Amino acid sequence: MAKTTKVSATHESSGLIVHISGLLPSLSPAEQRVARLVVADPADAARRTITDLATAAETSEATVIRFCRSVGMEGYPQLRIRLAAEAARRIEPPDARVVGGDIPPGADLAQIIATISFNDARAVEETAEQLDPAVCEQVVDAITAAGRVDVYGAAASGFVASDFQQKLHRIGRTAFYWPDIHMALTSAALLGKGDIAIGISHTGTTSDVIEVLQQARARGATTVALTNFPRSPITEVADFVLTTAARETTYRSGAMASRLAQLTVIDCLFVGVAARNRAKARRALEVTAEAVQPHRVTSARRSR
Amino acid sequence: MAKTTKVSATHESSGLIVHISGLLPSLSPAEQRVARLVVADPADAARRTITDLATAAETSEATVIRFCRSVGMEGYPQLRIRLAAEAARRIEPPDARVVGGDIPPGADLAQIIATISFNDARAVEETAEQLDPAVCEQVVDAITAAGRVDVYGAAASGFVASDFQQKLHRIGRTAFYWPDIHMALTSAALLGKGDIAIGISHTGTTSDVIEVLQQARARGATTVALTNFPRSPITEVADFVLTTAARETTYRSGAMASRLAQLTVIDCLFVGVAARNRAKARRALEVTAEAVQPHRVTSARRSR
DNA sequence: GGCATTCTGAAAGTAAGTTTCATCCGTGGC
DNA sequence: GCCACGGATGAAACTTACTTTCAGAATGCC
Repeated sequence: MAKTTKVSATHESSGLIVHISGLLPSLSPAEQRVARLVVADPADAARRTITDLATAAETSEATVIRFCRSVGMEGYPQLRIRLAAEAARRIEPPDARVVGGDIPPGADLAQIIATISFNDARAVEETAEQLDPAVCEQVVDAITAAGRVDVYGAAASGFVASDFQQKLHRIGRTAFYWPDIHMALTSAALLGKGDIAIGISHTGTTSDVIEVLQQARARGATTVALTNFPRSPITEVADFVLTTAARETTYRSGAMASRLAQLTVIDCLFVGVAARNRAKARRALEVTAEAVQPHRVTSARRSR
Repeated sequence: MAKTTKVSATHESSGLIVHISGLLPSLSPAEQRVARLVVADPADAARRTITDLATAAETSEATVIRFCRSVGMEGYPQLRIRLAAEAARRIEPPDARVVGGDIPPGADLAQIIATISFNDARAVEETAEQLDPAVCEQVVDAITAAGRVDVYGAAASGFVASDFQQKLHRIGRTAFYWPDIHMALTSAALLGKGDIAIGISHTGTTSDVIEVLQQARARGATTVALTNFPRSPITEVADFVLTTAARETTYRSGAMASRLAQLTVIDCLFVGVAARNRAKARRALEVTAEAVQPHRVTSARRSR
């Protein structure tokens, strides 16, 4: 499950600290002292010489070497570089307060930027990690085969829905987005077998979207839900469920990371669909790009 | 200039490779051979002993030491652990082909997901890194003080514009978004001193948006451009320029990373504005959240 | 062509890491 | 209570890695 590359990466340069903590109880007392120092501050340990570390752990160099062997390293220099690598890999967020996601009252702009971008990037990465390619594949197949694609979403998710609709439209797929609940229901009622309805709701509790999906499903259309919560109500009316992994802080911050996560999923589906028929999608994109060409000014700067 | 945190981070554990490449031409021939090996594969270099590396570079250990000093390191062990740290820090993309950003013809869904999320996350992070908090601050000030906020954007940037408009509206600021160019021009003509117009264009060449900003500026409004290209035409009609850092591959892939980067900037501005008047913004968000409450179903699952 | 300067590696020297081994200490058997 | 045993430990010997010194080679400048 997309983990092949990850596993090797893990093997290469992460997990040592975890590994050591796990081994800790089984080590001899003197080695434990060394281990505790290493776990407490890997980066610092990496900076020390073996003599230095031995002294700090109130033991001899020999014990440090033994410790290296105990945790599976060849020797001290090897341990050192592994520790340095691991310490570096722990991406420390720009600010401790940044992780939680809620912005402290006294925050300045630099801090706000750091917080938001950190959380946004995380949401994108984590969403991708937990996304099931097999489900995506099936959804892509369904979209590709569909006579018509309806995308639903309200408020912030509405923008995402409409973005997807526009993208599909640009590569020549028949897609609709209805900002109005009545029109959406009407449209859903006209769907049938072989059509597909995609409902987007961060919380998975937006009744309008659920209702529309239900309608679509009743008419025989394939239904897809895109939500952050895999056990939310919307998943009950969906044939396929795609989830985002945005740890949206409080509702107070409004939909931020969730949108980005949703858009990432949308992009994956879009590219998947486009890849199904490269030639056609490409041609369509070229034609549409040409169409807006007159609305672009040349980048040659005029004198002020 | 946003660099305070960055500088220290750079100082600590990144940029060495870049630093070395920069220094490369100024090094002596033998040192250059060493440098090239190091830059080509830092992780590998970190694994070698000084003798090993010297041999590989067809030189003596002494030269390697000189090289260490030349790049500002104390000695070889120090260089080693720094290299190990840096190599680890470079988040290696799931697949080499993933970096470019264009999806290879035979790609499967897992690969598409990896590629897109990688590029999206990068765009977000890099945008944040190069964003100037000082300029953001001024824009936030302008929005806070503005009597009216107009946000313009076409196609994909239109969604972003409309998202921003909706967000500002939710916290009680008077904001507009016009999907129609005529209405946008009309609206811009009615702006005046103390109002603010924000134009979003990834390429910075969308004539409609430029035109509207120009109009707004002529009427005395403050103008802000959000674009990926700091020297594009749109920047000429803007008092403040905010840039994204999305290396959007080809037009073929459609706007993907660029939107996310734009949204990140928007979120920063939004939070900045909201933070100016926490109490009011919070109250407004609560009220609006309550308003849609009847449209949420409880998460209690009914039996199927 | 001579001189200064920089570059370079051999060799010597120093520090770091590794192995060996004697000692210590606790455990269990008698 | 004594002794044998085995693991844990550090001192010391040893090896390897790293650093410095220095003299010769190469380069460039009068």
